[in-house]
Amino acid sequence: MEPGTPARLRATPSWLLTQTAAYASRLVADGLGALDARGYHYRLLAALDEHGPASQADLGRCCGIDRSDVVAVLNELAAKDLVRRSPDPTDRRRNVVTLTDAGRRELRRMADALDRVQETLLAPLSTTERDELTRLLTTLLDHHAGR
Amino acid sequence: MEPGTPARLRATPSWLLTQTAAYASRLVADGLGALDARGYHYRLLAALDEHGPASQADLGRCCGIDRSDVVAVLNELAAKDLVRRSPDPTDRRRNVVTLTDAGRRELRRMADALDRVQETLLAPLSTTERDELTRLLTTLLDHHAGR
DNA sequence: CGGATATCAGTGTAACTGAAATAA
DNA sequence: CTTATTTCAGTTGCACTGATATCC
Repeated sequence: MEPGTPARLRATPSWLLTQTAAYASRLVADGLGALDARGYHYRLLAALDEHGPASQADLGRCCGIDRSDVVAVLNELAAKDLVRRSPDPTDRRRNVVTLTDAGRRELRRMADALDRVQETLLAPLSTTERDELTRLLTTLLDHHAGR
Repeated sequence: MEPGTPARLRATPSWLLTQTAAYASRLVADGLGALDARGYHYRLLAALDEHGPASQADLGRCCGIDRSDVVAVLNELAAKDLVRRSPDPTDRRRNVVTLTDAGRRELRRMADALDRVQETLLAPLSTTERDELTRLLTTLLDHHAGR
């Protein structure tokens, strides 16, 4: 009468990954939603802060965001004056996207919110386990992204 | 000039989780897509095979699928005669969902496809590492689902 | 009545596809 | 001519919300 998740699902790594990722996404959405932002916004702001001004195509590639979605999210960020879009004088196809001071401040708020999310997400794991999980996932990601 | 993922993203577990889950989902979609199925179809068939006939509400609860999506996916499964829906004589609100022989055969094909997916997904990890990853993800999942 | 069931219609995020205009 | 960039329009899978009719 009581449900109980099928054992073959609980033993399937791809299922465990997508399920835990679903919880992680919900926590991230909650944390960033309070700042009226989503994961895409944080990724783009973080890339700009770390690499400096960049074209939209480069931003999309380094953040793993589709070129098409970069456009839409940048529209939203520019509407809030968190980034500025200006034509690249050396290549007139491109826009150079720059982080504003307001964008840097907002990025810091988002980073704080995400730190709290990581803590909630990883609560049941020890420090050693958190490091091990990070290592294993990084190995998987490098293998599949680098190929 | 070359992109490079921002370091703060690569060090964020929630990002690692959602990214690897995205690769896993793509592999699952490819594997099941060849059988004209999706993850939801496999979950429901697996639950029926393991627990026997069940109501739609119970199926949704044990598979982590919303009651609303259960309806749609069951429609598709029933159209292919992989499951049968019949009214529950003891509770006329409910449908009893039963796995057909064709459903059992299709489930086996899906399970084979998913075994190959796990192998592709976990290729860069040793057996010990795969077990450790499974253990850590299970801990996270139990914590957040069981709460 | 309150609570559960099945169903339908719609929303939202993340990821993706195809096509167009423009310029290197 | 081919390639790359930006942009627009649309799609898909998964997760979820709200409302309704029905029934316990």
